Amino acid sequence: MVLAIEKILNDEYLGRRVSIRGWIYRKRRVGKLIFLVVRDSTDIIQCVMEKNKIPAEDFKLLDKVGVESSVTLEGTLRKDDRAPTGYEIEAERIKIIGPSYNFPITRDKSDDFLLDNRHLWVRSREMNAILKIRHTVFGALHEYFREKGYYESQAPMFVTGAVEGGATLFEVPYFGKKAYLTQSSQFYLETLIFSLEKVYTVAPSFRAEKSRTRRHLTEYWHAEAEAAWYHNEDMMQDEEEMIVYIIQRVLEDRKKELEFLKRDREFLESIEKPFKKMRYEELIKFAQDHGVEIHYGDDLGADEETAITKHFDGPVFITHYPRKIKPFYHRPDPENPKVVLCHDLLAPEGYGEIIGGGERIYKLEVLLERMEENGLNPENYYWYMDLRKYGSVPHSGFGLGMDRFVWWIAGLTHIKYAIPYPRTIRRTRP
RNA sequence: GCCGCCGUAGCUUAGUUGGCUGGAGCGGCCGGCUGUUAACCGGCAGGUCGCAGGUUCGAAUCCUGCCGGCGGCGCCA
Repeated sequence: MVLAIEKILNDEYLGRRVSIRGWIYRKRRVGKLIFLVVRDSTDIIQCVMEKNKIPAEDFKLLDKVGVESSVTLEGTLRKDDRAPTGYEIEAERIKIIGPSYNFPITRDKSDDFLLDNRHLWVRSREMNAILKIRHTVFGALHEYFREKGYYESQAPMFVTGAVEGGATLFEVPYFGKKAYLTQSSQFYLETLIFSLEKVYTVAPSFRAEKSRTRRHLTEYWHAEAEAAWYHNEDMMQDEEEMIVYIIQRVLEDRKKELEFLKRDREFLESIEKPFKKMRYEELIKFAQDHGVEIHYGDDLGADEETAITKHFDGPVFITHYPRKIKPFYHRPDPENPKVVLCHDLLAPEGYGEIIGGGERIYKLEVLLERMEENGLNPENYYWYMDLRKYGSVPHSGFGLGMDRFVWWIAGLTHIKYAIPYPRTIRRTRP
């Protein structure tokens, strides 16, 4: 029986005959010995081929092929401290399934080269670890929402208008007309709460902004939720519970991967709810006290966000932003209409914003007032306004940038490492 | 939209106050090695120094234009 490499890195199989299949990760020829490090999706193991213990032809063939050849291999398992994962297979039989010669990726590769060869670089142990963490993050998100009584649904990717005035849309030809790629599913989720009450979706969002930073993609994975009867605080409570749940899952299930990436696990372990909450004006004061030059009414720039969040010991909610710097759909605070009932969640360690959310306006006249303020034509939002005409309810929602979340949890330097095939302003391949 | 940086072998790069034949590591090919750890050792092949023009006795090096790429800001999740 073929076993996963992870399974045989274990005393249980010592001295026993085992079969594995995978790809040659490293190959070293030392005289009449060949050391192979074989990898599969689970781990790596060193295998030794002795020239006089396997068929001469096999040895010759193996000597010729390069790394990343796919192989099946059979042999006896033993312990050896000199082997990279502590165990080693003394091979008796080896079969080359798909040979590989001159694999393009060797040592000393630039970032850019690895991006051009992402289809091959995804095989690396680094990417393998990141992709597994990403898998766990996405899975845990679904677990959380479903457990919490949210229904999963889907919104269209082809749309005709912007959710937020400022964000730039990708225009696509649509049977002689123009359509756009969605940049948020929020408005559609808002329609669905009148049926399902609590809904969420995980979908790509597209932004045609010419952002060239370590935290931007033109196509990114957006987890969005919307809940009827929820006020701003209720939403924040679900969010912090969700964030903590997902981090716990990653800490439990992806210990090995976090370690491989040298992520500071203790820091992640220290993250607990409730998260610290700061009003926008407190944040400005906090920033000024830490030597960041920013004034009331300014939006947080990238530099400010990095500088501020480096002083955080966990994620922090920022609430009550001035209405001028937030999108029109946020509900103005009845106690101080100059600010809105919204919240951004800033990840610590310099990572910055990963969630944007808030309470939505549910009264038609307030919505009209805010649209006018922002120079928006209500006709373009007829269906969004209908929601405020027929049985409106207070409700809140948020959007989480999944790639940013993975970026932070895995402790990566650039968001492009958090997704298998990053789409940025200047890259659409592979 | 704005600011900055870089194009030298398949890859990573040294060489840029102009000066002899543009060096090296990895990868490739040939050979050696029974305990390697991105193995090591010896040998060989591999270059339109991004492209075009200019300055000069002489240009990878200086100037102009073009092309390609990268990083950051703004905007945003």
